[in-house]
Amino acid sequence: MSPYDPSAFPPFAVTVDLVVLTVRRHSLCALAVRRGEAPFQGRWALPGGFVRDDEDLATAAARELEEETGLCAHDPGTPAAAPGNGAHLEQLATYGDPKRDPRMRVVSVAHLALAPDLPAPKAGGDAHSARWAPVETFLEPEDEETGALAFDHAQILADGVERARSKIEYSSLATAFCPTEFTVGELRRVYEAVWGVALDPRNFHRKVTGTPGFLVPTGGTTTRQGGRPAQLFRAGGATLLNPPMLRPEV
Amino acid sequence: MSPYDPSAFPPFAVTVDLVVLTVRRHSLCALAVRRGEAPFQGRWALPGGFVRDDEDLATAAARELEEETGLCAHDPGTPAAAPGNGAHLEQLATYGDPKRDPRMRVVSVAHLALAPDLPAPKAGGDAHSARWAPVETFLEPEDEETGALAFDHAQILADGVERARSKIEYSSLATAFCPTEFTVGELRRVYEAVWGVALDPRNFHRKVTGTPGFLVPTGGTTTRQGGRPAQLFRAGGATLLNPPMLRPEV
DNA sequence: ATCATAGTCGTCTGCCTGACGATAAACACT
DNA sequence: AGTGTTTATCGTCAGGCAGACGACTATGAT
Repeated sequence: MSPYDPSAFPPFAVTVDLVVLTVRRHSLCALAVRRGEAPFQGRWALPGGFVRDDEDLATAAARELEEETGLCAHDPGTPAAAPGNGAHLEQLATYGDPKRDPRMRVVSVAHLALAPDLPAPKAGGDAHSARWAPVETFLEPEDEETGALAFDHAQILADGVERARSKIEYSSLATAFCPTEFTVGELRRVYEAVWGVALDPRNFHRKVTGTPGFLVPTGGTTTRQGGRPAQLFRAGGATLLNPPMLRPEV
Repeated sequence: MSPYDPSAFPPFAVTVDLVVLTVRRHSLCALAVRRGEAPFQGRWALPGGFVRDDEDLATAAARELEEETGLCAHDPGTPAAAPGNGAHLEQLATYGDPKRDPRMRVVSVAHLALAPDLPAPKAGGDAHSARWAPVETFLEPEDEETGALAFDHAQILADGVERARSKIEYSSLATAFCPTEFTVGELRRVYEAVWGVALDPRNFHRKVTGTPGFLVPTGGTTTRQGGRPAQLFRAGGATLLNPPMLRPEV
């Protein structure tokens, strides 16, 4: 049936792993699930799973994301989709070191998901439990044995965090961390959490409100952050920021 | 031997495909090989092949690149490696639509290679022949039936070209298209070919010579372009350009 | 000698950013 | 009611960088 000689190429298992990021309490957090089986039993790992036979890679990633978090992924081809009800999802990179899984040859297509703050993590699939934790928890674990992520997931997470950090510079992706309606201050706190820096509120306000297509005022105001009521905005249609938002040195 | 139930996941074939770009005669060119077998027999396709059992993805890509072009890939971890004798190689994206290969389920990890102008294409492996052609030849084929690339390779090429176009904005990657020693004018013609625009020679000269670590003068001069002799440079250690080189609008 | 070609140095203007002062509008106290 | 705190928003100013473009230099070709 297949014109290929099955012995002409080695069979691989293909999985998708997810770097799911959100901003909670002023810090950039990643979703991790506890492994229920060997290897790395009991260790934290990125959510993920096998790609099914009839499934595209993006479809598999969206399915895993929905299973783990209940989030509906935005199709990148649907730019006008409102943030808040769903998450941004994009392919990150593919990891295929022959020894990355001790059991067999597994190639993992990692994806990056950015989501607004969610009420509570929800364990799903074969994971015993799931949690959000600041990315430093996994990238600089105090106890290497128990704190570090399984497999090469620390590297994948680091790559995902770096992608997110650089991509909010030149795109409007930071709005993916915000609910549908948000204030300039909330958006600024997203940048501050992702970059781990403090930004000048006045210059930030000037920059984001002065960039055409970035923010669309909804007319409403809110005072949920305390202080003077702030204007509410939705994400505008623009996806690329030109000139970019500058990340402070050091 | 494997703790996995082989029926628990579908087997995939994993390949690497290469987008190899160079600048020839003022235009951005890609390497294509003619397919010797069905499907798409006789059509042009990107070079590539199966990942071997004990091979990392980057290793497989470097091996295919060497087989097709004789180029030695720079390890990204070796920043000081001189351009000219080798090529820049990086992972691009992974393509896994269930129907992308009519024969079976194939997931392809595409890589992007940037090389200086090479003497002549060299057919290798199972390809009947190989050639360099301007990327527009494949992206906007006059005759869809014969000019278009096989499989989803037109999409992969488009993604690779877009990656190259955006990456030379904020990195010193354009030097990967140049021989070891080059002039400011030659580097400018690389930008002009990749972006398809004309740049002001005076402003370009000011920008690249004023960016610390971008260019290192070798002391020599050349007149191979005609006109007044130009200073020769090597690529400096800097990889990231800050502020970036600005791509003109429209 | 003159021209064409390419490289290199300057100047000027406008835009953007970083630093930071000032004002406005809410809430929490007393 | 007044005072302090917090957050939002508007303005000002100086420095840096990019685009536009003039001027000069050093080769080879005619």
